[in-house]
Amino acid sequence: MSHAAARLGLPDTLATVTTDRPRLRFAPSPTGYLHVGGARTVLFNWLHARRTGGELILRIEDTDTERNRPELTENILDMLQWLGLGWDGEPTYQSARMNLYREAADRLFASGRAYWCDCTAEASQARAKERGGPPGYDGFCRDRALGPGPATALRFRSPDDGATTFEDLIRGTVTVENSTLEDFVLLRSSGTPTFLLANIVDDADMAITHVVRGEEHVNGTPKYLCLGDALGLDYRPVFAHLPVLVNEGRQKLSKRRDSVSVQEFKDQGYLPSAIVNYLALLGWGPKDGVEIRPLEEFVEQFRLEDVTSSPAFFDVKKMQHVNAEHLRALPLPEFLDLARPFLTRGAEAEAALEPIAALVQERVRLLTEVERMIAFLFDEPLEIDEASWTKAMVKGKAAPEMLDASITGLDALGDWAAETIRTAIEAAAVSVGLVNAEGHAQLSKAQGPIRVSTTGRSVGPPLFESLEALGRERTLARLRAARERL
RNA sequence: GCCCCCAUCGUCUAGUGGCCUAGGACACCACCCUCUCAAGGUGGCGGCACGGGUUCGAAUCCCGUUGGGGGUGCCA
Repeated sequence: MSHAAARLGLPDTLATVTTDRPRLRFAPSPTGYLHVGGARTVLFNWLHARRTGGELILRIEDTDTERNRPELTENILDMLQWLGLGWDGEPTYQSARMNLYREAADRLFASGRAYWCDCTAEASQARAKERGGPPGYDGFCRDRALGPGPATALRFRSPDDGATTFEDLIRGTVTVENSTLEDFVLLRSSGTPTFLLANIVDDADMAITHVVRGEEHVNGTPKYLCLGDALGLDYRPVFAHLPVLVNEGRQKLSKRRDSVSVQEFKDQGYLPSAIVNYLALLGWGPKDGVEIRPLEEFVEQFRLEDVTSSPAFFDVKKMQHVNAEHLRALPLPEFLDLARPFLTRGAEAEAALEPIAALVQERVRLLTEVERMIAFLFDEPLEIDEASWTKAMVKGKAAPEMLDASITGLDALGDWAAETIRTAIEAAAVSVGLVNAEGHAQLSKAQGPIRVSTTGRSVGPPLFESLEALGRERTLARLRAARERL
């Protein structure tokens, strides 16, 4: 199996059967942690590559040496791996290919398609404001015949007439008048290339067949294409511009405002499979309507051309639901393994979790919720939730009697097991008159005071199993302590 | 301002001219189940932005309006 095939986990036959298989790329820039928007972009690239037997290349766009934070590249790579969205071959770093972009820039200058400009951003903004026209660069230096220098940037001489059209798998045909394209910067005064230049040079050089990226790039596409033409590149990839992900204010998700880094969700106890599952549902949906499913099935069903074209709200509530579903579907040992890193008390918490793990598993939405659910089993003074206490002890019926009767009954128990505990508590309930019409114990009422006394809360895993795990000594001690407090 | 894109329940979506008195999921509400909470079950709430066309017939096609978003950086 080829190295590339191994990274994507593709069978060799699939990886080599066609000579002209699709080549896609994910091109993050290390200016921030990997966030859910980026993760969704990789996912759609990845799904299309996997389904079509294509390749997915990872390209780190680190040409802006000023803003670049190399340590973030590690996070991006880690998170991609953690999500299970691998790439083919070694990642490419644009910082290692600067010569390629400079050569392209030189060619553009030599052919008259680019010119040097010494306007500062402030100056061109001031001019725009003064003339009251549209913001943006006005072509001030177009014919000044400036040469390179410490404060000059190379700009592209955008075509003045004609129109640029491209086909988008998601949006159909998009046409833009070339006259609306401003003369954008190719080379910064520092000599480093900008996004558009590096982008087209690399996509063509790497023979990328499908450019799948966020909607925010739609407007840049005509510039990218004009640049390619000016470079004499006979290159036209297929485009697919994914709808942006938005927050509750319907604004594009931003790392600043919204806390949406993949790392953060990982730390909160989301499963990678759940994140990926949820993300696949944003801007796209399986034809059969089955939303909760493994990645492999998304590979089979996913079609780029079926992606929606309107922005999608990133709904944490729904992602939590998806996570809960994935958590419950886990084999118990696996659930324990995954929960372990979230247990801040180490061995003690592990020991506490073990006997009631299955009961906890079906009750948590996030792995971070596990510890709180078993906190009553820790060897330390019980923290009692006041609202729960009031509800069960003050407003609840016959709390003192119920506690007394349970203490007596449980103290006399031979076998300390969930079933015998249940029997004892039922008997206690009957003895204090907490019975239904048939004369059976009314456990829904009777369990309240006991639950709050022993676990500190009114909600939690089933009581009898919890008490079995708590043990006779601690159960009785807590029951007595609660009785005294009444 | 200019350019581009978008428009089905609160949210994510199904729907590609008749199968739609618009289907599913999340959220919410009620009931059932039940030792609490979850889970599960049943039901409910709730939508084709508006106006014109085209057509025997439009959520679906066309035009316009309105609304929203994205871009307009020596960020990507």
